[in-house]
Amino acid sequence: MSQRSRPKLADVAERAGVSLKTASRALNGEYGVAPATAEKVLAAARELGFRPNLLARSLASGRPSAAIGLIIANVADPFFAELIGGVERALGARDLQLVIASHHDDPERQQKLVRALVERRVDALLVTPAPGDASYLRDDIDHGLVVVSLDRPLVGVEVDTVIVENRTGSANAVRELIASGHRRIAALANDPRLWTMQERIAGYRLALGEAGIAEDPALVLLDGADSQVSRRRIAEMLASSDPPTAIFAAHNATGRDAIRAMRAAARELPLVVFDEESDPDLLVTPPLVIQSDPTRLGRVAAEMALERLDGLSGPARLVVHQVGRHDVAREIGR
Amino acid sequence: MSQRSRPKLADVAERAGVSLKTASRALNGEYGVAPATAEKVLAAARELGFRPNLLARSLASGRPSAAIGLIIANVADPFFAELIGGVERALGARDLQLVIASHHDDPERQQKLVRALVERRVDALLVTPAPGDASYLRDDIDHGLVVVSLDRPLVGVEVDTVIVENRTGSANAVRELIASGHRRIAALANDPRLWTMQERIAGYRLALGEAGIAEDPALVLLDGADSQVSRRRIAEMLASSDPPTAIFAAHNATGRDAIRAMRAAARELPLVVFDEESDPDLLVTPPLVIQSDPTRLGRVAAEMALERLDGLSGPARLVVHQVGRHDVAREIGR
DNA sequence: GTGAAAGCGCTAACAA
DNA sequence: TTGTTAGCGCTTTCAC
Repeated sequence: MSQRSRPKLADVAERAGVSLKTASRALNGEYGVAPATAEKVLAAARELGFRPNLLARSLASGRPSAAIGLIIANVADPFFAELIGGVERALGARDLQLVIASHHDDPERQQKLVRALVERRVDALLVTPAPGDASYLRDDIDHGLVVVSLDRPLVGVEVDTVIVENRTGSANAVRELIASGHRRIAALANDPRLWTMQERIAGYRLALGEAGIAEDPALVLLDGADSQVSRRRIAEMLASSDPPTAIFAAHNATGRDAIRAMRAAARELPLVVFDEESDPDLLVTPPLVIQSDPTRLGRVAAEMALERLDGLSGPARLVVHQVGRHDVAREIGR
Repeated sequence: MSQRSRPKLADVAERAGVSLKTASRALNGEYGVAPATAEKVLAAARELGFRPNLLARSLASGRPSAAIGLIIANVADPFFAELIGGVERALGARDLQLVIASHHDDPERQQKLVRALVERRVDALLVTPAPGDASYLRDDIDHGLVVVSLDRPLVGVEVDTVIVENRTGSANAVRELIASGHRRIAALANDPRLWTMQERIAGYRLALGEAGIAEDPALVLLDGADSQVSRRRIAEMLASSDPPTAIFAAHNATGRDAIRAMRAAARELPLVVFDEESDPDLLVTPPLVIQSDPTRLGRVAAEMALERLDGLSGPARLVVHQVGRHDVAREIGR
C-alpha cells in the first residue's frame, strides 16, 4: 500500500524519451550511454523522485539482496547491542543492510526467524544460537546459505563459528580467587541451558577441582535469570552459617544481583563478573571483569560471512577469542 | 549467488503433479484446494526444501514487503538498544522484519540510509533523526511512505512524532536542586547539535532563570562527547575557586564522566542524570535519574506506524511522554 | 549508442 | 476444484 504510486523505470524512460534499457544503463552508470542521454535520464529520475526497486532488481538480476540477517538472543541487552555494533561496522563499507531479530533463547522462535529471513533471501545469516538442535539449517546451507555462528556454537550443523574462551577465562579468574586463599567461592549463572553458562561453570569447577576443593551445591546458583529469585538466593548464601568468601558471576545481570545482595547484607566480597558491560569502574563494588569483547565478536563473524560471500570455500572455521581481564578495583586504585 | 539453486514454486508444482497456481494456493493455505491435493503439494515442498521467495511475492502481489526500517543514532548505545527492543516487541505480533541502521548523528549518512531503505521498499521508516534538515523525505512521504520520528523531531517534514518532555523534566530536576539550596549548578551535555541536549539545557536555564540565578558559562559544558575532554573540564570546575555544589548531566555518558571526575577529586556532589540506563542504583554516586523510557518510545512509535499502515489518515500526530524520575539515592537508602 | 523481447519467482484475474 | 494467461519492476540477452 505505502509504496504503490511510485514512479517506475518505465516512467523515467518515457519522460526522458529513451527506452527502458537506456534508462536502466544510465541510472546504473553503465558504459555505452551518451553523456547527454545519461543527463536527460538522471534529470527525469530526479524530477519524478524515482527510487529503484531493489527487490525487483534482485529478482531480475539474480544478484543477492544485499541484506544480512542477524539473529540474537535479545537486541535490548547491552552485550548484544555491542555485538550488533561490531557487525554493523564490518558491513558498513559494503552497503549491506542489516535485518535483526531476537529469539529470547527460545529455540522455536529461532527456527521461525531463520525461516523468515531465508524467505527474505538474506545473503547470509549470523546467529547467536538459542539452546537446542538447529539441524533444520542444513537444508538451507546445502542450498548455498552462508551461516556464521557467534558467541555460541550452533548444534547440528557445521558452520563458521566465533566464540570466546569461556571456560579458560573463568577457570583463570577462579584460580586467582583460590590463590588469594578463598576456598568457599559462590558461582552464579542465569540460565543453565546456555552454552556460555555451561562453559563458564565448567571453568569454575575445573579450578576448584585442581585445588582439591569440593563443590558445595549451596554455593551454586545456575538459574538466576529472575532477579528477585537470584537476590534472595545470594542473600541466603551470605546469611548461612558457612558463607562464601568470594563470588564468581558467570553472567553480568547475576553479578549485579550479587552486588545488591552484598549491599543489603552490608558485606563486600571479592567479585568476579563475566561480561560486565556497563562501566564496571563506577559500580559500588568494582569487580574483576572477564570480557568477551562483543564488538569484536560481531565484527569477526561478519567478516567471516563476507569472505564466504566472496567465494571462499572449504571446511567450517572455528575462531576462539581470548577473553579480556580487567581488575577494576586495582585499576581505579581501590 | 548464495541462494541460486533453490527450488522454485514451479519445481514444487511439477513434483506434486499440479499446476503452478494450485501449488501456490496450497502453500498459502487458500481456500479451494482439495485436502488430498494440498497434502501432496506440502509434501513436495517439504521434500524439496522449498522456501518461498518473499521478494518475488511482494513484487507480484503488490503487497508490502513486511519490513520496517529503523534508523537510529547508534545501535550499540544502551539507550537505543532498549528503544529497538520496544520497536521489536510492537512489531513481533505482525511478523514484520526489522531493518536497522545507525547514522551516528551524521546527517549525510542518515540521508543515505533513508535512500537505501526506501529502495528496499520498507513499509515504514522509524527515525531518530540526526541533526539537520530532512526535507528530502517529503518526496517519499508524498509517495506514501509512512515515517515516524522518535526521541527527536524530524526537521523539514511533518510526520507522527514521539518525544519526551526533555525541557520540563530537566527544569523540574534542576528546580529540586535549587530548592535544596544549590545556586551553583554545573550543566553537562555531550553534543550541542542534538535537539534533546538543547531542550534539556533549555530546561536547566529555565529553572535558573526562575530562581534569578545568573548562568555561569564556566559551569556549562555542552560538548562533552569526548570522555577525556569532559572529565578534564569537570575536574577544572571542581578545582576552581568557585566550584559547583551540584551537577546536572543532560546525557548519561557525561554523567558518568562526572562521577569519575568527582571520585578523582574526592568530592561527591548531588548529581542529576538524564537517561542513565545501566542500573543507576549500583553506581558509586547514586544519582537522581530522569528517564525517557526508550522501550516505550520505541513501542509507541512502532504502534503509530502500524496504525498508518492500517490506513489511518489525518494530520501528523505528536505524542509527548512524561519523563520518569527516580531518586536513586533515596530509593536505596543513602 | 540504443532498443525489443524474454524472463526472474511469484500472484491475480479469469477461465474451464 | 483446478489451470491459463498476464504482469509486478527490473535486468538481461541479442539485435539494430
